[in-house]
Amino acid sequence: MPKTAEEISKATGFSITTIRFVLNGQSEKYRISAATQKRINDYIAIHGYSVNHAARSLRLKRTDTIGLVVPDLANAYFARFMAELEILCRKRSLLLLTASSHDDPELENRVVTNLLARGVDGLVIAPCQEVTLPQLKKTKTRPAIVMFDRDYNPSPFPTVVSDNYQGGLDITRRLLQDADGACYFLCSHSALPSIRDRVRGFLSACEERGIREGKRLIRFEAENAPEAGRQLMQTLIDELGQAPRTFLCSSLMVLEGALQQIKAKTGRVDKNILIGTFDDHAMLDWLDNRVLSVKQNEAAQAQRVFDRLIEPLSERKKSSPLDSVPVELICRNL
Amino acid sequence: MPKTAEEISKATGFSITTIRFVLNGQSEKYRISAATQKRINDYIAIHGYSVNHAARSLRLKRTDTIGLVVPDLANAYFARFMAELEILCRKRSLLLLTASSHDDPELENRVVTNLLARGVDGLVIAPCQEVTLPQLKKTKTRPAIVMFDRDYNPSPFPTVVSDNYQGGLDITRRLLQDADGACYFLCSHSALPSIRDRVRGFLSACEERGIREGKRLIRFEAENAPEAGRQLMQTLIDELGQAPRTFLCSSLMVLEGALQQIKAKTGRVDKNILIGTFDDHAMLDWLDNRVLSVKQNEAAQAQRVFDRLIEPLSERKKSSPLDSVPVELICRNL
DNA sequence: CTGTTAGCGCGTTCAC
DNA sequence: GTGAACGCGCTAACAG
Repeated sequence: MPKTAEEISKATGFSITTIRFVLNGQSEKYRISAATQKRINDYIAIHGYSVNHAARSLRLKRTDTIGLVVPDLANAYFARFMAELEILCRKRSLLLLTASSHDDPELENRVVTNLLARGVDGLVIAPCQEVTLPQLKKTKTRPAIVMFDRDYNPSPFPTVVSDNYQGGLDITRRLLQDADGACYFLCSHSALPSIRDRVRGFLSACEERGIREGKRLIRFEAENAPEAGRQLMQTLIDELGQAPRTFLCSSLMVLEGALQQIKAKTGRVDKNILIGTFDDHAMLDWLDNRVLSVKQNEAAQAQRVFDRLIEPLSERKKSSPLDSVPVELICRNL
Repeated sequence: MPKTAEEISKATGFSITTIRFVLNGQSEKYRISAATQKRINDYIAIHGYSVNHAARSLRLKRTDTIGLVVPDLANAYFARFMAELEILCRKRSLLLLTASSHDDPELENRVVTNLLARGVDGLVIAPCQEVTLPQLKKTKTRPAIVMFDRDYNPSPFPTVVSDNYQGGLDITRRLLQDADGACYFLCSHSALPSIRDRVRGFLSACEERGIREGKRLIRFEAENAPEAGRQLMQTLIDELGQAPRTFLCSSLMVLEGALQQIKAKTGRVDKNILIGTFDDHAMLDWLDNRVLSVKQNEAAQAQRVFDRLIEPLSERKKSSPLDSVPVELICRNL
């Protein structure tokens, strides 16, 4: 199966240029005779042809690839985002180069550097740090760079995030409607901008309701893992002498750990406990408790990220640097 | 920031060759003087350098990329597999080009063709069909191709799957220990090889116990989605006049739908119902029921896939074409 | 030790 | 309408 234009040229007897013109649909422009077109097209129909992207990239200084860097590819939120972004990319014949940073700044810099060296046309990053890479800072127009999920500002690049403040506000307000004066926020990974915003929303709602400091305990743990949730819940149980009647988790993983710990310490999860959590998942249905969750819109985020990626520079200047995507409050059993 | 070797050459006054030797760590081999090395290295330390992968690929006919095609990037199993594969790839300085087939044979062929045209060095596919693509069939040694998750045999390529038969056997045996003579298998997407194997395991275990046909009803639905689970469960409720006391689901999505339907029709999920499901998830903890689940080992699968990918051809012949990875039976509340 | 040279396959410009 | 020629940046072989 011939692949290069030169091979087709030799096989059909036409010059490489002629072959290229019909390959690139410029037959009309250069008035290639119908007969010639037919013979070439017939040959291609039988033997096929596919461009050599390496050669094309070398010539065009464009790779038709988009780099994606996220902390964890296995995380449901990032996986969904990636799936949505991939659909958008495919429509434009762009391929996705994916890499994971594991929330390690040093590793993040390495993979970003690698992606940059691969000449990606665009780079989408859910960063785990402020922009520190010199190569990134110097980047002007190419590749186009867009941040998402985490807004380390001031960021030199357009950034798309969920409206975490509003989400925190909404869910806490609703929780406090049914809570008897106390709502505890089990919070991990609190250094993240997205988590900070969630905390701000939570605090604002508490202020509104005049919830006292001692009744809206917030706990911080560095890592975002079930273990953090277990520790946070254990601390809370120790202080209260029992499991909290109402609590809010900063992520599903924290909720997992928190519930594990309640079960481990009290035998079972009281059905009257009112639960709130950031991020939504179908399996929340399995809890008999009243559950509130803040659902992010990955498809909308991917769309906005993609728009920022491909919009020409002139427009990019006009559009606001920070793009906040609405979230949705999901209620179960209440 | 200069990027090409030629630019460094001009700036430092040394020939391109000399520059390249120190760039590629061959200074010793060609006895570049220490002074020369230092001057070049200093220059690079200040101005940086990164190879042009397009040019390098064109020359070496190697892209240092691996293509990955899965039905759905957002699916937890595939997302975890991808995360593991990415780690292995990074260690070898390989980048992952990811694409989703959405279980559409035609789309699968398109993305595979695209990946092939991009010159990936390896291609990992969780196929949704038998190998039909002519380009694939003709592939001999390059790129290296490995299938996983689904064994459409006879496959010309090495294939890595979970031991679904054993998983089906194990979970059904355990279910039947506690079930009162009946165990219903709610099964979607039954055309998939992996699902077929799960069914075979289920049937074998039923045979062992002498479970009669009517007591081990198996239902088939084409699509793997919660909706399938809802329909399957509704049919079962209609026939039994109540929710089944023991049932097994072919996937977590089917379980989601099945439980939704039980809740919708009977108000709540009886805690005495014994549940089995393929695939494991931390959130299964949230069910108060006794739950059995078959957990796949994504890390082990990724490792074996990767091994097949990079092992030289000679070895590939020797190793068995089908590689079956053990699964683990997880028990909750029993 | 250092310099020169020849492609890899593609897109473009210029001649016939 | 068609062909020839150049250069993208890199590797590798060869010539000093």
